[in-house]
Amino acid sequence: MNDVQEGLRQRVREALEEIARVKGVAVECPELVFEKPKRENQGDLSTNCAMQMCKVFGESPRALAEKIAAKVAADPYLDRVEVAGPGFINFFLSSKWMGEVLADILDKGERYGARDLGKGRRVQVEFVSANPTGPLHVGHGRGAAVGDIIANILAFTGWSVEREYYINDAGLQMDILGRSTQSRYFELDRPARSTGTGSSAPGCPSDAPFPEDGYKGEYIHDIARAIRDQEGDRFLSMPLGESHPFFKAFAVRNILDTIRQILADFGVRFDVWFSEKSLYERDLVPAAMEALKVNGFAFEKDGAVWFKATDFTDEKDRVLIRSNGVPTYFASDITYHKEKFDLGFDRVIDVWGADHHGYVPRMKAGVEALGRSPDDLDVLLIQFVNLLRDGEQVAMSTRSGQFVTLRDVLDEVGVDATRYFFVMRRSDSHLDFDLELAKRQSSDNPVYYIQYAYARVCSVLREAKARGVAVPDARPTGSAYCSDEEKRLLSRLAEFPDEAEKASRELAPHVIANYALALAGDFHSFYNAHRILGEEEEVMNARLLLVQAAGTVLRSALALLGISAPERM
RNA sequence: GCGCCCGUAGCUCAGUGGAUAGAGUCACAGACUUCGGAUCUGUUGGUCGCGGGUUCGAAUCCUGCCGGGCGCGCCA
Repeated sequence: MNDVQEGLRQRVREALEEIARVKGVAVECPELVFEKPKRENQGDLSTNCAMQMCKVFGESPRALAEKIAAKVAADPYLDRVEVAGPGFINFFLSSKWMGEVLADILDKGERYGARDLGKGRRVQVEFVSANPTGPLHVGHGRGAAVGDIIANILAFTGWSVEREYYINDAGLQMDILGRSTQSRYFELDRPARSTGTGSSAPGCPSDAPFPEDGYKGEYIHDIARAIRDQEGDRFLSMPLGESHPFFKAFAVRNILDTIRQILADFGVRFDVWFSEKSLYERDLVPAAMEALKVNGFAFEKDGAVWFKATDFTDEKDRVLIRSNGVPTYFASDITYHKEKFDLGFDRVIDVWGADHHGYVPRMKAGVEALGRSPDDLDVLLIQFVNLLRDGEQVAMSTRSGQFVTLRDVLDEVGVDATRYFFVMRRSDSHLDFDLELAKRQSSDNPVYYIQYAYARVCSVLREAKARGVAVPDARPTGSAYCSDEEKRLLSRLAEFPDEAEKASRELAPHVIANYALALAGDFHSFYNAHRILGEEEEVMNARLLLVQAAGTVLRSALALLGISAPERM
């Protein structure tokens, strides 16, 4: 579509310039907008330029449109050109164009639709980054799906992509995690003690009280048991302060292993797991603070170090280093982002929960204060997931430790449906996730609808082979496709590169999800309306090529979504 | 109080300056003797939260209000 579009754009521009020359008016030609009209009787491509430019020319929109149309009509890629409505110019593409689209798909295969927007520039996508204090829940799952799929889309459109998980393993919460685990360890039943063998009887549960704001989930008990299985009861007689580092480290490692595993099962792989603690171990935080001071965006007051947020859009300045010497989270984050850019990334994308939206301007200000353009950082906000079962909301409460984990959802509905449901809506809108619907294997489940289309493609090609029919090598001629269903399907296939580009520019996975669904629908309609095998040879060959092309693009779209493309279901 | 996001068919949502606002779902009625019926075709459904403004043209941009969500710490 794009080459044809570019050609048309050029011809229309030339037409406008020529008209301007004849009339003797100076014209600054703006970027001409071409789009696919909503209705089929409005052609395959449309431009509104006559309406935009008519004032300059002193003509009515329709009159100008007619002049332009007359000048560009003679084109092998066009069947006809119409002026419609208030002054739209509608282009009806010819079969030559359809044949070339098909040839393009068959030539490029899985590379069809790939664009080079990134030109090889490096982008880092940081996502999930859940604190290692408990298992991932459904909200993290949505972030995982969105981040992973955005990374796929960026890679497909020419960016060099790295996926990163930021581990918040510094700070108070880690201490609380360690103490929670300690406490559970002391609470474990110990038969040896109940028989009265311990003379000094160390290690009563009351020796290690559960912290006020401790982590109450069942998984902490599991970790405590794992520690006893591995280390025995030796910590019971050790001062709490002495054993605490072990508990902390063990718990973090254990939880991170669990997180790594669930993400792997979800089809998400990270290139880098970046530790917040390492920022401190490498003394990067003071260096970053120094950089801010040098740039004039940090100062000392009341014994603390402040960020001059009021130089940006913030209403008050923000603390970086507390008066007690402990850095704030903001200081970590600025340092972390400095490190990202220092490592050579041209662009950084953070995927955050929408509850952090108030933090976005501050983070961007931080990036700017480091000397980068705030546009080098994109922050993508992910809205909450509303989990439903048969339309009824599933109760979730993090406070009580009663939340639905990503593992629960994966076990129940599977990877493919979960991924699709997480990205089927715009990321910044609330998502209703109906567990029963996601599990259903019928037409109202979009995942199966799409996969079924692909399985049908494979089935036809299998059957063709079984009958000794080969998919022809010859280039198809577009004129072989004259039915509405075939044209619609071809037109949809032609849209794929534009959709991929749009998804990449807008960081919007749902564009691909919706596209895949629409493509599957067009294929199903085509399939039901027309036979393929057993038709007269020329027709059969043309349709086989169309089926193969549809399969190729379906596979590409599913690959971007990280969803399997089953040959049989 | 200030700031951000959202409000579109009964329900879940696309559509962010264009033509008669679209899908899915629900309900009903239909469709291959042959390539997979997990499919297809059709019908029903709208003051685009409300008012004003900008524009040749507004669901889309501006503004006021109403309703919902979230955020505003020397917390993480």
